[in-house]
Amino acid sequence: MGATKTDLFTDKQNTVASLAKALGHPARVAIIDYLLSVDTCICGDIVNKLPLAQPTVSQHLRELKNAGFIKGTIEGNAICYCIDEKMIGRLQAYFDNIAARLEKKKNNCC
Amino acid sequence: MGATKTDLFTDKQNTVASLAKALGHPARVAIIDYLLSVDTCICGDIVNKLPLAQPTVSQHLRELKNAGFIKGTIEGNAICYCIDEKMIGRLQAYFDNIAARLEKKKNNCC
DNA sequence: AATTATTATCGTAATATTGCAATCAATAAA
DNA sequence: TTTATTGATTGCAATATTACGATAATAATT
Repeated sequence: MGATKTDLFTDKQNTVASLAKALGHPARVAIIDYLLSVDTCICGDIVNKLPLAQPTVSQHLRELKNAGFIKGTIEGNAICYCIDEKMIGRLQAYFDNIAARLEKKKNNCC
Repeated sequence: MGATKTDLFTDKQNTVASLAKALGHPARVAIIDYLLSVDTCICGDIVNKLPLAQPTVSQHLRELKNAGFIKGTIEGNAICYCIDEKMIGRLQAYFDNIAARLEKKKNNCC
């Protein structure tokens, strides 16, 4: 085994899980951090900002892209990666919803 | 390799990553879902609600507990698991912050 | 005390992830 | 055209995760 049984869960559960999983590595959090901190989007120096080799960074970028967190467009012979708000918004909504429901429950246990 | 190089990243990045990672599996999202949907916290039937064997569920519960998402207290010879708002709040704050910063940037790239 | 119920732990197999060196593809600059 | 430069891909080794059967530990029940 080692394979997640995604077919046994709802689409929503799988979606949240895969979004969360994409952020489940400090390098990928660091990439998001960096993209947020940069104004001009002449990226590509992401590799220089991270303490990891280029292929490793490329792999993390791909995972973030697959999850929908970032999008990239060709800019000369470099590529410009930017954050895509959509997925951030989705996770924001997910946690807002949980927080609201917890508020309603008002800690009536544990 | 296969080991994440946590020492190369900031504490904050590692914290966010490990929280996100803990939610990076549909079974763990499903557990949170279930705990939210239940009023009385006589849990333990989590196993019955999930399509996974008991040891697997126990393992997922431990990961959620280690991450700080849930807390459990002994209740008779059963254990009552509940959501701990603290970590939810932390992730909520994390995404709120990102959303706010993205709003400020107003999509000036890609 | 023996049985039952509930949860944790151990051991193990299958699969996934992480990380990098080497290499490739595409574009830009010389 | 040749040569950098940038980023993706491939291949591989090390480690982590997922899942479960078997078993242990604890508490309640009989």
